[in-house]
Amino acid sequence: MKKKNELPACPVATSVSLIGGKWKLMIIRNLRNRPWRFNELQRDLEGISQKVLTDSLRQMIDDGLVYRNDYHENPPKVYYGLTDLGKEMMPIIDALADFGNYYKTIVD
Amino acid sequence: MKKKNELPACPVATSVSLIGGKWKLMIIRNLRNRPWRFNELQRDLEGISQKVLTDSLRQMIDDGLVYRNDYHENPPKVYYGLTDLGKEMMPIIDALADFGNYYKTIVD
DNA sequence: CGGGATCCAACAGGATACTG
DNA sequence: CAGTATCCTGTTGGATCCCG
Repeated sequence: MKKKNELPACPVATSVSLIGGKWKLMIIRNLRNRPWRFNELQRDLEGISQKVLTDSLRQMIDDGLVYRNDYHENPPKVYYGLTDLGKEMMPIIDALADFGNYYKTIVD
Repeated sequence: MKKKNELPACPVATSVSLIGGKWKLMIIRNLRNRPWRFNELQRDLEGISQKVLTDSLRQMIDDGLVYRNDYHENPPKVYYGLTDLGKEMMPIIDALADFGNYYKTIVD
């Protein structure tokens, strides 16, 4: 988990630093209702490379938004899910989705 | 203004494509209550280069979030403000600020 | 004051190959 | 299945100089 002194002064910028990646918000949206497996996520997020998915998940785990549940089985079985803190992001996802939908009704 | 067919399919991604820059959300936050002048913005957003401020403003104008009001005076006098569409972003800014503040109370 | 025009560094993200 | 390890490329953003 990051320390306070690494965070931007502005709370808005703090949030942006946590979800700034190209795919992080989409990942959170997917994890909303249940934990997902690695390949399951990659298949659903069409276009994401597995390096970027790995990096994103690791950062979000580090930031406390996502947990990783490794069953230590063979073949490997790992689930990713939202922590309680991660679930606090949902109002942001909803606000973004609302605006995105509204925007599409406006343009052209 | 962008065309629909240039927009991502996911509404969340649409929003992100509009505010994805490093400074755009901070600019919107500043323009919340009144129009600002160019240098006024640059002074307040400590660290932003004028190229990035110019680019960001132009993109946001293009996306319909910000308007530009040129008084055509000498010396130049130009104000930037939020359009009605831009004001619809405020719930997102608020949600991000809320989460940012909450996050700071959680970490360490 | 409000930019335009360049040039450059940093980094995020993508492609590919390989592994326990 | 769930990654690691490289390598490479495009885009962002920053620095500097100039202008009406």
